[in-house]
Amino acid sequence: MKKVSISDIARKAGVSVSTVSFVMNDKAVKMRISREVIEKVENVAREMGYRPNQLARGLRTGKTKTIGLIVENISNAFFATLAKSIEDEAKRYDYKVVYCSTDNDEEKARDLINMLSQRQVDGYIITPTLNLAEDLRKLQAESKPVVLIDRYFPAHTEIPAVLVDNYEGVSRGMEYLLGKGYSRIALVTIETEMAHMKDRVRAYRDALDRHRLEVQDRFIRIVPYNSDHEAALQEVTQLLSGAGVVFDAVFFLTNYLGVLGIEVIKKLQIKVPEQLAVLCFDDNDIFRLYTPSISVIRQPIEAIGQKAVSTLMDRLRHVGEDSVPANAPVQLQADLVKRESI
Amino acid sequence: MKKVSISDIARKAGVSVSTVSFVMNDKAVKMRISREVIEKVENVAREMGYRPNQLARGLRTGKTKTIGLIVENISNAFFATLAKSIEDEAKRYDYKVVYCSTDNDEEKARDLINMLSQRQVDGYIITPTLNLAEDLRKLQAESKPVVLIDRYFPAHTEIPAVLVDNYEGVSRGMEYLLGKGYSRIALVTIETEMAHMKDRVRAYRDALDRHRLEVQDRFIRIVPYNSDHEAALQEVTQLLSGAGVVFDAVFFLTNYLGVLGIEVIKKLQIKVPEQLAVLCFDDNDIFRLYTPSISVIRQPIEAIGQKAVSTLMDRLRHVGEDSVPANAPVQLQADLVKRESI
DNA sequence: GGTGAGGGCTAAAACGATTTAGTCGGCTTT
DNA sequence: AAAGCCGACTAAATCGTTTTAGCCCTCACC
Repeated sequence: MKKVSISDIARKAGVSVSTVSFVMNDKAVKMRISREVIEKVENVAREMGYRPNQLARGLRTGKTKTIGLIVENISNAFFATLAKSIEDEAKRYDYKVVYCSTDNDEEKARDLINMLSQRQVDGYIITPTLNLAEDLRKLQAESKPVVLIDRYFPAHTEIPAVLVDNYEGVSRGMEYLLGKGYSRIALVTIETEMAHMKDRVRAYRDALDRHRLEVQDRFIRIVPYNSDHEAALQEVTQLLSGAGVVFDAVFFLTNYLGVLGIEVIKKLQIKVPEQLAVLCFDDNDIFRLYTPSISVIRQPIEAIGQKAVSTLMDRLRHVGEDSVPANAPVQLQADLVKRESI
Repeated sequence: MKKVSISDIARKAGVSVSTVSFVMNDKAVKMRISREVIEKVENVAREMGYRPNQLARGLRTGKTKTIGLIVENISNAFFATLAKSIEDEAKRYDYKVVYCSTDNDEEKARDLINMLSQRQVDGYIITPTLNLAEDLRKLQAESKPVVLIDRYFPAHTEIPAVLVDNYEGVSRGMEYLLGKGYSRIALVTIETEMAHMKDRVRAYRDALDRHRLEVQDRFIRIVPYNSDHEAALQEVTQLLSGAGVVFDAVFFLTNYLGVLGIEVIKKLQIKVPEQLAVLCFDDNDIFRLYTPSISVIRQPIEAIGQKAVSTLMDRLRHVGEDSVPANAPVQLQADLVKRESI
């Protein structure tokens, strides 16, 4: 049983391929095909189980109705949820999404863009790595719209971005901790030059400044980027051995670091929140279910996904019109979810 | 800046498109293209930043080097990990995977198969829904190989499947519980006719039989398939209110049910393992980090992914040769991971 | 000097659709 | 009755590749 093509239908229905094409694309009326022929063709197509070949269609029209989604790691809960929301939203526009993970590897990211470009996706939604801006500019120059998510390039406002308001989110968290009387607040972050993380750290420092508290380097732990699970655990363990004596609260700046933190807290048997108040940026099932449950700054993941898709669709609609307007990244507000850990 | 095609290169290098094609596909030597022409073409291609259009290539060759992966829900940790392992493994064969979630909706599954078929994927790896066998047979009849994962159709051995040995895994878990002296063991499962779950339940019953223990219906909770989070919580809550008095151990038959169980255990403040021993089929980060940590029967996810891909590649290699040999599903052994909950 | 055998390349068909520019016969219109 | 128009279709080009069949040249050989 072979695939049936438009010309198989044409032959069987005794009409030309053009006619079949018009009927299949609802252009029959515009092309003044008669009622009877339309029905004839539709019937034959149904009988034969015709399904248009999207490769051929894409080749001819130059549009594949597909968007490429590149995230850091699809098996991370945050990105998985984001991906799902993007997929669902895209479907509402009748677009399909194909996703890939960079594992935060610059070279891999470039390869993926390449691969997606070869497969002729119409546009991209990307969690960029540090030095990707130039490649993304090239994409845009080829009339392939790009929307960044989760991260952005402050120096490249011609690439639209949708993300949480990191500065505001961390500020809110800090005010909450400070308001509860904690003044010796440790910070666990990840080593990166990317702006979104810098914003989070800046918010931490500014909050302490506002309250006339000194920023102490020994309170800050920067986990190196490529450290494996063991090494990262080690880092956090070192910091947290000072819990309760050197500092009285800890703020984890990412989901992943928070989970790591829990693992260490469990191992060191630190009492939360008596010895140590805990707050984490970004939610996770574990935080909700852990005892004590962990308070978090929650990103509006669904909203980010939806806004990213609608922004991309917008660009897709105006593709070809040259002047791409520069605009500041869209920054959505985070929620503070209060639980038992503080 | 427009895309550059093979004929742009041909023009610039002063040769024919065929020649360029041969060079780009390493067929230059076989086609006796001279050293100089090869170099010339390669240089021009590099300079112009040529990337083959995979749509055109796929249209011509009938192969897209793409495999379609359909899982139940990509944002579930089990499937996310499985998907990642399949993607990584596929890359080793130089294949790309595009994934989709059925949300366990039969109709959606059919739509997805349709969509992937229109996009001309070369083969499929699928977590099937109950009545999908017929559709899958049709795919195979179109020479599109299919490999099932996680689930299988006992009545259709012509569709290869790769999954954990469910019966053996649950048996092992039951022997462990029984060996520790627990005899009143509750079971939480999900309502489904699918064979893999039936195998798990059968293993539970057989184990009790072997130990001359009566299977009691009030010990078994079947969560309806389409219940939302609240309703499911309700079900489990009802069962677990008997914990410690009516029964002394509980075996959750899926990842998702186990997480639900933890939520209820936390709410009801059940002491684990003093009041209730807990075991779950299938691991999850939460089980490792929860206090007390939860013992599990762990599926060899990586191995399942790898075996599924290699099985598919095998079929792909022999596509066209009619007689598809029937063979029993490949069933991989699960591990018992002992933690604090029993 | 005609024949055959490579060597080095190209022409053109094909994949399955979309889309532009007709064709053709009958009916109005003047 | 010639010209134009309209309704209902179709022919053929096109998208970017791959691949088969061949073309033309040079050289060896008898």
